[in-house]
Amino acid sequence: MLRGEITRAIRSALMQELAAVGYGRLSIEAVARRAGVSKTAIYRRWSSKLELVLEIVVAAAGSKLPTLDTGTLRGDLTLLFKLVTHALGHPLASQIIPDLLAEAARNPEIDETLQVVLRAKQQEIGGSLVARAVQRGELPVGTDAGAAVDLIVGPLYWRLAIARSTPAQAYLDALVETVATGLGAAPAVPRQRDVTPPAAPA
Amino acid sequence: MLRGEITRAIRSALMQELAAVGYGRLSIEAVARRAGVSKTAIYRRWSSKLELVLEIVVAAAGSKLPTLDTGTLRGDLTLLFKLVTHALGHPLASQIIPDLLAEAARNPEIDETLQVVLRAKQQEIGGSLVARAVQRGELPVGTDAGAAVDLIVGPLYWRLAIARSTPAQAYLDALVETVATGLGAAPAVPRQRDVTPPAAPA
Amino acid sequence: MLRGEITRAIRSALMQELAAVGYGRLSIEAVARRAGVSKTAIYRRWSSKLELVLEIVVAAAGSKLPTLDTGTLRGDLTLLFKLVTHALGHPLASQIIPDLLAEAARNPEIDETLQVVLRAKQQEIGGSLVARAVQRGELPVGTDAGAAVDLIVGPLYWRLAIARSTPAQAYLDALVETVATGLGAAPAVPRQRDVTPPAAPA
Amino acid sequence: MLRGEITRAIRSALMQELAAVGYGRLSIEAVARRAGVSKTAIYRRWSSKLELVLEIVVAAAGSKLPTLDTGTLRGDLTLLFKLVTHALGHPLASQIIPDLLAEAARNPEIDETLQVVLRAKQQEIGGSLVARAVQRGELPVGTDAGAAVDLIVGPLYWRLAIARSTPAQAYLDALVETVATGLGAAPAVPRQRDVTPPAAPA
DNA sequence: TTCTAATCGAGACGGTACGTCCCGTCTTGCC
DNA sequence: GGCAAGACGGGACGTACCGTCTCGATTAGAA
Repeated sequence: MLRGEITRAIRSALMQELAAVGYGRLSIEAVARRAGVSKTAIYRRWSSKLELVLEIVVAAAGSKLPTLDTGTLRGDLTLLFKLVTHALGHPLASQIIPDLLAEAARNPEIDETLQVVLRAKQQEIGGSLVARAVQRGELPVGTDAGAAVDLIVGPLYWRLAIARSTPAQAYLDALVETVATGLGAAPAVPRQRDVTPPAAPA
Repeated sequence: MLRGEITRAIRSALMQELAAVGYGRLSIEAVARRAGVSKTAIYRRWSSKLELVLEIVVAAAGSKLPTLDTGTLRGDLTLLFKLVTHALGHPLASQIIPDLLAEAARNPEIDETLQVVLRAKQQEIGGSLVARAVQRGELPVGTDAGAAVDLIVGPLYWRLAIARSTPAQAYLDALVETVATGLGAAPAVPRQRDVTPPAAPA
Repeated sequence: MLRGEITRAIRSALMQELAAVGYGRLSIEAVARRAGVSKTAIYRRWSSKLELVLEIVVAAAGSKLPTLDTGTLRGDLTLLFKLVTHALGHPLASQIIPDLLAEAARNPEIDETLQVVLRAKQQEIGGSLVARAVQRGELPVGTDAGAAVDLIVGPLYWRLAIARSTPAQAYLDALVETVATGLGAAPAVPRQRDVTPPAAPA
Repeated sequence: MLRGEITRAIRSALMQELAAVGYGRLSIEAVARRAGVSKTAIYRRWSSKLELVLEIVVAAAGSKLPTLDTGTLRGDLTLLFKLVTHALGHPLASQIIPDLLAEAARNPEIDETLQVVLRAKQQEIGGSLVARAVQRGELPVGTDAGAAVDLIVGPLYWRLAIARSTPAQAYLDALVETVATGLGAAPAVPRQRDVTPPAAPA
C-alpha cells in the first residue's frame, strides 16, 4: 500500500469510526484496525486523536459552497436551505457534528476550531446573503447580519439535527417565506398560500 | 451512610461527572469515587450507564415550566426566551444536553427518551403558545405549529448552544419582533419600522 | 478461577515460556496468554520480569535435597551425582539454568540471587559432604572444601549442561572413583580397575 | 566508506553489542547504529542474526591454541589452565559463550555449531594432552579421554564461568595436582603439602 | 436476642486501549 | 548497484480504567 493510500484509508476509517462511536469513545486502535493499518502509521501522521479529528473536519468544511447568488433573497434562501438540508442529511454529518459540538462544550481547542471552520463559515455565507439582499433593496439597510443568520440557520438546524426529521419541500418553501418576511422583506406576491400565510395585504 | 443518602450522593456525583466529562466518557467508577461509594452500590441500583443518566435527565426535564400566558404573543415570546436563555445558561444543561443529543444520534433508546422529555416538551410549550396567539387573533388561523416552534426555538438554541454566546437583551427583543412578524403577527405598534416592516393590516 | 490457581498458572506458564524462549525474549504478555490470565493479574503480583523469574528460581531451588549421608564418601558422591543428573536432566532445568547464568553475566541482581540460591546451595551440599568424609577419615584434614566442590560439581555440570550428553552409569561410577581419589581418599578396594585405574601406590 | 570497511565495522559493532546485551536481545538495528551503517547494509550480507553471530564465533574459535607440549602431564595441565583462565577472563568470552550455550539449548543449529567449534576443540586439546601423558607412562593405558576431559575442563569452567571468581595461582596448582592424581598419575614428589594432600598410600 | 438476609467496602478478575518503543522488511531516491 | 533514510506492519511494553465478580464485615429486621 502506498503512502497516500494509507493516509486516505486512515481518514476514511476515521470518519466511519467517528460516526459509529463518536469522538468520546473513538479509539486509535479501532481506526487502525478498520483502516487495515498499524497504529504506528497513524501516530506518525497525527500526534493525537484531537489533531486527527480536527484536521478531518476542517478539510471537510473547507471544501464547500462556492457563492450562491440567485438574484433574489428568496431564491438565495431556497438554494441555501436545499444545500444545508442535503449536507446535514448525510449520516456522517448528522452524527459527527453533534458529537463535536458536544465535545466543544468541554474542550476549548475543539470549540475554537469549530468556531472558525463551521460557524464562521455559516456567518460568512449568511452574511453575504443578507448583504446582497440589502444591496438589492430587499432588506432594510441596517439589518443585523448576525441576528439574521441565527434566524436563517437556527430553525433548519433545529429541525434537521435536533428534531431529526426530514423536512418536506413545502416546509422549506414556507420557511423561506417566513424568514424573508421576518427579516423585513416585502412579501412575495402569490407564492405561499397555506402553511404560514402572511397577514393578507389590504 | 444510610440507604437514601447513598442514592442521593450517587445522583449528585453523576450530575457533576456528566458535566465534567460528558456521557460518552462517563464512568461508573468515577461516579462512585466522587460519591464516596463503592461501584457495587451503583450497579445494585441501575443496570447501566444509560439507565442511570436517562433517569436523571427525565427527572430534571419533568419538573419544569408551568404555563406561561402573558396575554400577548410578544409577551409570551419574551418570557419564553428569557426562560430558555436562563435554562440553557446553566452549565450543566449546556454541557449535558448537547452530549445526550450527540449520543441520541447513535442510540435509539436515548433518542426516543429525549424526543419525549425534551423536544416534545418544547413542542408542547411552543404549540400552546402559538395556539393562544391564534385564538387571540395575533396569528392567522392555520398557522403551522410545528414550523412555528422551529422558528421560535431554533434561532435561540443556535445562538446559545451552538454559537455559544450570551445574547443581549436588545437581541432578544429584536428576535421576538422578528419571529412574531415572520409568523404573520401584526406589527407591534411604533417600535421599529425599518427592520421588519409589517404587512399592511387588512 | 481462584486466587491461588491463578498464581499457580502464572508460575507454570512462566516456566514453560522461560524454557521456550529464554529470559531475554521472555514477554509478560506471552506468559499471561499461556496461563490464560490477564496481564494485570501478573503485574499485580510481581513488579517486573526479573522479580518474577527470580522468585520462581529461588522457590525451585529452595525446596531441595535433604541431607544425604550414606556413611561413605563414595556412597555420598554416587547419590549426589544421581540426584544432580536427575535434576539437570529435566528439560526445564537444562534450558532455564544456562539462560539465567548467561543473563547473570550482565545483570548483577540476577547474579547475586543465583549466587545465593544455586551456587551457595551447592557449596553447602558439597561442603558438608567433604566435612563428613574428613570426619570419617576418608579425606585428609585440611581438605579445601571450595576446591573440592569445584571438582565434584564441575565435571558433571560440564558433561550435562555444556556437552549435553547423558552419562552412562559406568561413567558416573568412574567419576566417583576418580574424584574420590583426586581428593585424596584411599582407593576403594576391588571395585573397578579398568576405566580409570588409580595409580598404583608406590 | 568502502565495502570492506563497512563489513569490518559491522563485525566490530557486533562483538560489542553481543557483549552488551547478549545474543537473545541482540538487534540488527543496534548493530547498524553502532557501526554507523544502515540496516540494509547488514541484511545484504547476512540473512539472519544467527548466521551473523555464528560466523563471528567460529572465526574467533578457529584461530587458537597451537599445540602445547611441556613434556609432563602436570606441566601441560598448568599451561592449559593458564590459557583457559586467560581466555575465559576476557569479558567478551565470559559474556558471549554462556549466552550462546543457553541459546544452543533451544536452537539445534547453534548447538551443532558450538559442538564443532568449541567443545570438539576442547576434546581435541584435552584428548591429545591425555594421550601424550599415557604415552609418557604418566597415566594408565586405557584412560578414558572423554571422562578425563570432563575432569580437566569441568572444574575450571565451573569456577570461572559459573561461580565467576578468579582463581588464585595456588588454587590452580592444587587443581593440577588433584586432577592429575584423580586421573591416576603418580604423585609429584614434594609439590603439594596442604591443600589437597592425597591419602597416604597403604 | 439471636439469626438471617441484605447491603456495604474493598479490591481482584479478564479485558481493552493507551501511546511508546523497537523489531525486521521493504521502498525510495541520491551518489 | 549499493547506499542512507525512513515508512511499513507487527508486537510487547507497563499503565489506567472499565464493568463484573467474590469476599467478609456491618447492619437491621424478623423470629
